[in-house]
Amino acid sequence: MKTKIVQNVSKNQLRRFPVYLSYLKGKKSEGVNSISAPSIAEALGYNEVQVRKDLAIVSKTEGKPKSGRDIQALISDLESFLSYNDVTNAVIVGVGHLGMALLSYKGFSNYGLNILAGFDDAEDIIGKEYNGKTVFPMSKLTNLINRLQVHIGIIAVPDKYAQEVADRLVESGIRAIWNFAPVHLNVPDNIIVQDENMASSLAILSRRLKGVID
Amino acid sequence: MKTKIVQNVSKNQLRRFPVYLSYLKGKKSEGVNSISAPSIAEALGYNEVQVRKDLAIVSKTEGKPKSGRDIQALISDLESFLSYNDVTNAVIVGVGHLGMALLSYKGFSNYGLNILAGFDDAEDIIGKEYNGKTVFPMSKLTNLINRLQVHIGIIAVPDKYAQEVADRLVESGIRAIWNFAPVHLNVPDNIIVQDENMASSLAILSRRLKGVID
DNA sequence: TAGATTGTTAATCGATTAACAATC
DNA sequence: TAGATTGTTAATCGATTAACAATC
Repeated sequence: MKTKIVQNVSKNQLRRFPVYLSYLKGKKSEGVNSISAPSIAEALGYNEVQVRKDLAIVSKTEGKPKSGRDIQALISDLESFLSYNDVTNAVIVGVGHLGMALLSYKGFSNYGLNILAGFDDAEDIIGKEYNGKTVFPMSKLTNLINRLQVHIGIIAVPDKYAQEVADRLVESGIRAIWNFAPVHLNVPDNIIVQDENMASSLAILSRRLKGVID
Repeated sequence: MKTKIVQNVSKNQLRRFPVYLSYLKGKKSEGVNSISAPSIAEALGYNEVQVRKDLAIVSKTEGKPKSGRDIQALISDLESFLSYNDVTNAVIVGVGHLGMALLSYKGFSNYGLNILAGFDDAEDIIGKEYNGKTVFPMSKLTNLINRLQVHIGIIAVPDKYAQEVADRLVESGIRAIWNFAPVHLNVPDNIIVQDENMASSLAILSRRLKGVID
């Protein structure tokens, strides 16, 4: 009897899945139909056992010794595992250069993220549209979040406003925050915060550049 | 005899350092002068032993039982550990919304990153300035990288051009690439690639939102 | 003094890697 | 068949957490 109902997936694995997906899509567009774990591992710099275990988590299809696994099946399985077909609604607060970039980016729809609108209080951008998405004044935030069942709030305001925006989002009933401001946000325990901290990323890059790690 | 000369620092630790730094700066600006590991742990959601070990790596100053550690000393030590005072030069390739956002962001100078210029082949933005940084045509890339000893190339072009831009950067003598395109780049072993993959980040956020992890 | 906090050593936990039998 | 590849179990490695004596 198999008791393993809910698969345990680590954050590191979750991070790798979109990388596999993008790599496999690239291969597929080159006309390749099947691929082996060792070759994926080689290309992406992962360990081959790691690749096998990762793929086993998302896909029930089996590979064949010698030839490998079917690329299309893997792509479909990765997409469904990552729920790229279920759409989650989001709003962006802060439509400066970064907010604009996020509003304008068309790729999110491939990842199941539907950004509905932007919010900002700067007179000169209220009412503008980017990628078909309108910028509203902050006063409309709560209403829109409630009315359209928005679950994710994206924070793209300057550091000093990040906390108050977070508070506003929480009050408005958001469930998760994707935070692009490099500051720690204080929120209730039931609210999820995902930090996109470029300072952290840069710290790793700098260190690697000095040859201390990797 | 102490033999531990080079401190081993993991990527996770490196990711946490800027978070401590920003938190401590915030506390300092509130007028707080010393702080305990448990209180930092509580605020940031880390384990307190982890905090102590992390801080021990960057700082030789000692804390005092009961009162804790000196905030200013920790801030200085974190900054010097992260080399926020040594400046590394970088260029950005691709001045769309995202490239513009990165060019315009003034925070990087606090992290020891000096973005010198942007490169793009779109006629309408060549010659423009953002945050005092000029956008040059791609034809000037190699020359500028060599002349100004640029070590980091930031890729902010659409996915399909990312690989060719990476190749150009490598040919031009860059040593590290900060890659904002959600595609895997193929580069020689001696070139460092740091992926800033929003798809990966989003995958984690979505899963947490579904309540499966964390 | 008592208690909060320190720094460190030991135990636990989890993730990565190695080893191996099975198979196309 | 031989060899590449499979999936899985066992071993290793590293990071996190718990336990503890020292001290302001």
